[in-house]
Amino acid sequence: MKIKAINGFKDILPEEVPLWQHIEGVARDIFQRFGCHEIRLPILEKTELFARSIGEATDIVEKEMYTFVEMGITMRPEATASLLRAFIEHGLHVRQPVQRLYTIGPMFRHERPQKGRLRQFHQVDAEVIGAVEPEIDAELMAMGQMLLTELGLSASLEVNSLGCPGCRPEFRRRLVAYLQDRQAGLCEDCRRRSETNPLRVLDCKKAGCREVVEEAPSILDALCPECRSHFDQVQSRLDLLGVSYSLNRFMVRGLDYYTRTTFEFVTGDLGAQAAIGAGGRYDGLIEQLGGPKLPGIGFAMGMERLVLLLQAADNRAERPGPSLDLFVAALGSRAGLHGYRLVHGLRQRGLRAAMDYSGRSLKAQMKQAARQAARHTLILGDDELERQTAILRNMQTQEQLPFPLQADVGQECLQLIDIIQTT
RNA sequence: GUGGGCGUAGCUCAGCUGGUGGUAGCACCUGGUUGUGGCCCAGGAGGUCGUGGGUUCAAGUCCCAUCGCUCACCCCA
Repeated sequence: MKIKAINGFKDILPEEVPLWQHIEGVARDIFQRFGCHEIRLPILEKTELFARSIGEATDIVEKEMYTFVEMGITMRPEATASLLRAFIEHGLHVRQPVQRLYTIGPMFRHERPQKGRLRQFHQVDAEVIGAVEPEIDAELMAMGQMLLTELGLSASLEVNSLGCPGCRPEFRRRLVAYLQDRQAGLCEDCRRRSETNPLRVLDCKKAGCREVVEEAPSILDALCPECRSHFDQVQSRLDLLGVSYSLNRFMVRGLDYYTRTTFEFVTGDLGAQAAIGAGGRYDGLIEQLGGPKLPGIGFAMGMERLVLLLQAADNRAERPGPSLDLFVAALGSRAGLHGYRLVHGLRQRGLRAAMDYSGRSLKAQMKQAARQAARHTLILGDDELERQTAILRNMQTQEQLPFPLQADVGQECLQLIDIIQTT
C-alpha cells in the first residue's frame, strides 16, 4: 500500500517550480509598483474569524472549511480575513492612513476537486485598507489587469456594484417580491435560494433561471445616490486608465462581506472554472471584526489557474531550471578526491558545481553533465593528476582547454572561475 | 453531497467477441567509442494488469464489491 498525496492536494514538481516562481516574481514586482508591501500570515486561525467575516451561511463556512473542531481553529479558506485580523491586531492603521498590502500562499477548502480547483490552492492577494475613493477601486482592477497582461494572459474584466447596507436591503426586498411571482420558472436550487440567498439566483447558469432573471430588477438601478456616484466614478476612472471592462449586473460574490464594487477576471479557457481572479470592496468588514471604522478593497488571483492558462497557452511555460556552472567528471579514486574538494571550493565561492560519486564511465558522466545543463565540464583523471593538467570542456562550443592543476584548492578554484567567466 | 469517465512499466498509452502481459513511444542503464554529452544503432532493466471476491478448463478482458484518480453539478480563486 503506497502512500499517496491526499485527494485535492498536489505536489509542485521541480520542473514546474520555475513557472510558479515566475508568476510570483511578476506579481511581487507589479504589487510593489503600486506601493503594496508583503505581509506573511499564519495558515491557521480561530474558526470564529472566518465565520464572522465570510458569513455563517456561506458555502465556504457551512461545509468547506478544514476545521479542528475540538481546538476551534481552521485552515484559512481565503486570505482577506487573516490579513484584516493581522491589520487590526497590530494597529497598522496608525502608521499610515492607507495601507497597501499583499500576501501569497496556500488556502484550503474542502470541495470536490476538479480542473482548476484543488483543496489546497494558492492565491496572490492584494488589499488596500483605509480608502473609499473610487480611484482605488479602478487602480486595483488595473493592477490585476496588468498582472495578467505581463504574464501574457488575457481575460475579460466584469464589474458590478452590490450597493451598501443602505440600499441593498431594499433591492433585496424588490428582488424577492419579483422572484416570488415566478417560482415556476426557477430550478429547484433557485426556489430554495429565493428564500435563503436571493441574490444568488441572479448568478444561476440554468437557462430557465436566466430567463426569469433577465427581466428582474437590476441592482444597478437600485443603488443609493452615494453608491451610484461611487460606481459612476469607478467606471470613469477605469476609462481614464484605458482598462476595458463590462458591466455584469448578475455577478454576485460568494462571500457576505462585499459592498459596492465587485469584480472578476474571467476566461473561457479553464473548463468549468471561469474566474481566475476576483475581489471587491468590504467597507464594513473591519469594524465588524472589532477594528477601526475603515473601508477596504482587495482581490485574489488563483495561482493554479494562472499556471494552467500559461501551460496551455504557451510553450514558454517550460522555463528551464537553473543550470550548472561546472560539472567535474573524475576518473579514478585519487581524481575523485581532488574533484570532491574542488567542487566544494567552487560552491563556497558562489558557483553551481556538481560531480558524480558512483565511479561511472566518462561517457556516463558526460551524459549527466549534459542532462544537468552544465556549461563546462572539467575532465579529471589520474592521468591528468600525473601531468598536473586537467581538461576544461565548454559544453556548448565543444572546445577543450588544458587547465593547470595546483596544490592549493583555493587558488585552483579562483583560476577556474576566472576562465569560466571569461569564456 | 450527486452524476459520468478512467485505473496495464517512472510517464504517455496499445491490448478486438476471455486463450502465454506489448517489437509501442518518452525516460533510465550498458555497449558500439580500452577516457568525451546531445543524433544514430544494438542490447538491458523495469509489472501483485488498483485491491478483494465471483463466473470459467482459462480473466488485463465478463460480473459484484471496494479503493483511487479525473471531469462535471453545487460552489468558488
